[in-house]
Amino acid sequence: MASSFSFDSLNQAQRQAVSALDGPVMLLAGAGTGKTRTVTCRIAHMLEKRISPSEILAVTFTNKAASEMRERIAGMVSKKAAAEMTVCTFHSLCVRILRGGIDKLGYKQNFSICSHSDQVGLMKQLLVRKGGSDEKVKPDTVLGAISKAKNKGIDPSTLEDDYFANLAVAYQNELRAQNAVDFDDLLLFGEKILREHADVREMFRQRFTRVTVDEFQDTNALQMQLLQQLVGPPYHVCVVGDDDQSIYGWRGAEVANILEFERFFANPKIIRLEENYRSTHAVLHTANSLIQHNRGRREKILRPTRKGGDPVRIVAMPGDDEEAEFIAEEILAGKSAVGRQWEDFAVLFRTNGQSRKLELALRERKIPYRMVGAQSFYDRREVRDVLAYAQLLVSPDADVPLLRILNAPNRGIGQSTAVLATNWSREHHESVWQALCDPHFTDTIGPKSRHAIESFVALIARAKNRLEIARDNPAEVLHGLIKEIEYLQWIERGCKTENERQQRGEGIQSVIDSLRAHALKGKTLQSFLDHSALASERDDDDLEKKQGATLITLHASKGLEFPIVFLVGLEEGYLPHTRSIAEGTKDEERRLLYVGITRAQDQLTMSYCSKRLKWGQETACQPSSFIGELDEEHLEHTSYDDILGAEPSTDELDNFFGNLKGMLDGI
DNA sequence: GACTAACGTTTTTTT
DNA sequence: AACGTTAGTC
Repeated sequence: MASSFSFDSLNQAQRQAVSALDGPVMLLAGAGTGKTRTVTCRIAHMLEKRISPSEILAVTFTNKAASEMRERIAGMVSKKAAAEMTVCTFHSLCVRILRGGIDKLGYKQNFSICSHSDQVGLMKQLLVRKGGSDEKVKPDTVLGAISKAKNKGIDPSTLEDDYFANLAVAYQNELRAQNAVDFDDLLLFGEKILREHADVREMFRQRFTRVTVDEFQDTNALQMQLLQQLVGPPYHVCVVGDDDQSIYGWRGAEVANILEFERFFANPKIIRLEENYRSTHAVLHTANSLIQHNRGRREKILRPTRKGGDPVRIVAMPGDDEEAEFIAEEILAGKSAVGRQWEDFAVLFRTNGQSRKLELALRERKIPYRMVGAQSFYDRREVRDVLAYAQLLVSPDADVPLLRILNAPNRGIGQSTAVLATNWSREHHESVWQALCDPHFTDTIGPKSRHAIESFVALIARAKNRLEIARDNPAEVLHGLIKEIEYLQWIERGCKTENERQQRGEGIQSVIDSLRAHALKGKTLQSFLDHSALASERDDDDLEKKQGATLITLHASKGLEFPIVFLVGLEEGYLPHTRSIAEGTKDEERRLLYVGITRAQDQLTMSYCSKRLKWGQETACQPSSFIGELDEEHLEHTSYDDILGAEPSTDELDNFFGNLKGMLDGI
């Protein structure tokens, strides 16, 4: 048992957390208080207490968090023990539950998982079919309402709006008919199976006797219910989170899970980590003064271990152009004067649209930068298409992927034919694939389309056969199929730039490559598809390997830290955002700013503009009301002119002398 | 069934 | 301003 941690390296609260292994524990871990280290040590401690690693489960919200935790644990315990533990997301845990027991809910074991774009595609169809009511209902609106209901534990068929309820029923029926589930169903059905089937529940409870939940402030009501099913007496459960960093309320996260934890698990040990190792005294003081304006929190005060520090600057800017220039210049100056790396700098903003000018300013000065977040790999068209083909090889009866690539690349099976096939399949209670294979159906179609359908069916059937023969080499079969249909050429035709063309090509190659890697580990194509459906980012390459200053949204910055942070756009309407004011969630905006402030290790500069370009229009801006909530003790108010205005541009000089001349002339 | 032109939209983001 | 969506045309 070679676990390597010592109690001496922990502070008192951390030690307490690591020691408290039994019964419910809630670990309130403020920003920068060594949360991950504490959780990792706690798990290592379990091993020392001879708890079998296979009984240990750690659940996170994102894949990224899961792999990070896996890595941290692997660095502390034996390789064997690390491999025997389960560290995964809520969703992938539920896939495990469902792959074993979804037949209890009337689905087949080889169910497929709908991605967001699959859902949108399906809902679009339903909207067309159901027509009527409002003309301009967007698929996302309906799907959002359904998702919200599911995650609150409400049956979507009872939605208040009749039209929505109707669509929800049709949507669920359609999914069931296609033997498919969406992301929310994973949790919903997982919870249901555990709740209704004591044998399955007991199996999981005996398998996992020690459960840890990370980023607990991001969990929603449904995940809480799932946790309650998963954890039985004597309730060895540990949740870790910080209500002050709850910034995902808009997508269903329930701070109540933290605020009312006692309601779900009685008499928990509540341990607060408040000693901050990240930021200077000045930064923490400012952060604390802000968050104290929120009501109904689990009171926490971050205590600095680092003394002093530069004051936090609040800089008034004339406009967003100057703001971007100012930051670029500061980064340039900071790098050469203090000997910082580009990676030491980060610029945080509320909305993605705010990054444009910053990017321009950095590029002008040849400052390397990385944008994190942007577009998700698995939502890219070519990736989804190739995965759809892969899924057809496993189960051609899955309508969603079939319809997705039915005419991609164009093979003469257009929308009208697709609708006919879908209608036929519904009337005859069979899949679209079965309809396409059915001569009774194809006979009703014109000769041109019929021929197209026949060659498509033959194409997929051939590929399926090849997979039967080369079961352990799915990557080559898929690769062959993609090549055969000249998919790459087709997608390249639609590309506008060389860059885009290259990216698309890489996307396709990347799917094939990861499938190959997956198969080499002896895993099936089905498990590859599960993994892909639940993953959003590339696991391997973009692991922050890119160099440069960081441009990032406040949301995406949670969990990260940077020596020097610029927080831009502290303007009423942006931060807090107009919409959040309308929705009455200003508290969450305050937490968002709090998250931003606590990212800074050494220096923090916040700025606001008097005017900003918004949707191509120049608009006037007011400073954020949050600025007034910050304690003045460690603040320094300056303006663009104070710092850079010392050397005014020639334009401004001309203007100045022009005005002066005018004044003199007037005398 | 493919292409173009007008149109409307634009917070945050994960599974 | 810029992007995606949709409606209308060939």
